[in-house]
Amino acid sequence: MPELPEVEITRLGIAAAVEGRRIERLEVRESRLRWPIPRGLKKRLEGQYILSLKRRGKYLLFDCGTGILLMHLGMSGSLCYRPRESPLKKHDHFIMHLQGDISLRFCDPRRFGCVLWTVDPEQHKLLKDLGPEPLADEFNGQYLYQQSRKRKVVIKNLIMNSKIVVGVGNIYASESLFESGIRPTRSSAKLTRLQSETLVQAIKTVLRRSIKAGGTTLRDFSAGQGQPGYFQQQLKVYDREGLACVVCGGSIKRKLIGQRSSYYCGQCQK
DNA sequence: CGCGACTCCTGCCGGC
DNA sequence: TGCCGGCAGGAGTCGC
Repeated sequence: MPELPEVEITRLGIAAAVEGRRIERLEVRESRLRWPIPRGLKKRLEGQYILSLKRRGKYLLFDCGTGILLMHLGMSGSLCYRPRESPLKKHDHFIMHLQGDISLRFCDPRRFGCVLWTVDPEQHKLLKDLGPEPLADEFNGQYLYQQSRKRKVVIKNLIMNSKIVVGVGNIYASESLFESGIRPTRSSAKLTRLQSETLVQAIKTVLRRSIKAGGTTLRDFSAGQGQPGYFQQQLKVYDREGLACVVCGGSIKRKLIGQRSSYYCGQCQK
């Protein structure tokens, strides 16, 4: 489900509602996520306050003063707040009962997400090697050009590599490459300096536009109190195999790259 | 070190 | 209608 825009929309949707609130009780209904939810979490968190909710790539970071609750939504995860007594969903695995009769619920049918604890996020295994944020100035044409030299992978895999840049998943990789006029199968090493610049700008534009639209809701993504996003209406190639290219009218192609579906226009992208 | 394949899991959809 | 194969927004891990 979630790439950077969806995680950011989730954060924006719940930050104001949870920041400054006390965690009255933790409820772990299913601890078998990508990694087990740590056993000591209840003791660590109950009674603490959520000081802030931040994001790094696709990770959410709840600053609880004594440490950071680290959360990833995986492929099918979502996070929303509800009145305490509102009915649970089948895959609501982790619930933070907050001061003021609010419950923050992590729902994740496929259980590829995670809920972890760290006192030193800078050095945490999952965070320490992450590349720059795509919307930051340090992610620019020169940086991507440098990173693409002597790489054997195709360009789509390069921009989906979180050590190169965080937050670009399968949807936005295809969309950004379409916006740039670059085929997903192009070799990274053959990317020109100009193409690097174009691609970086396209990634920024596409991600910003998606955040503005509330993210992409393909199946069941929702944030905050459950409202869907609308960026899927602006998708130009993703999941549009066989449909007409919005620019040239040609047929959108689908090709597997690294076991993931990739969509492009053979006419517009070279 | 870089790279490709595999893996975890549930749900849904299309074809027969 | 029911069953089955394939596919799904991620990314760590393993073997080469």
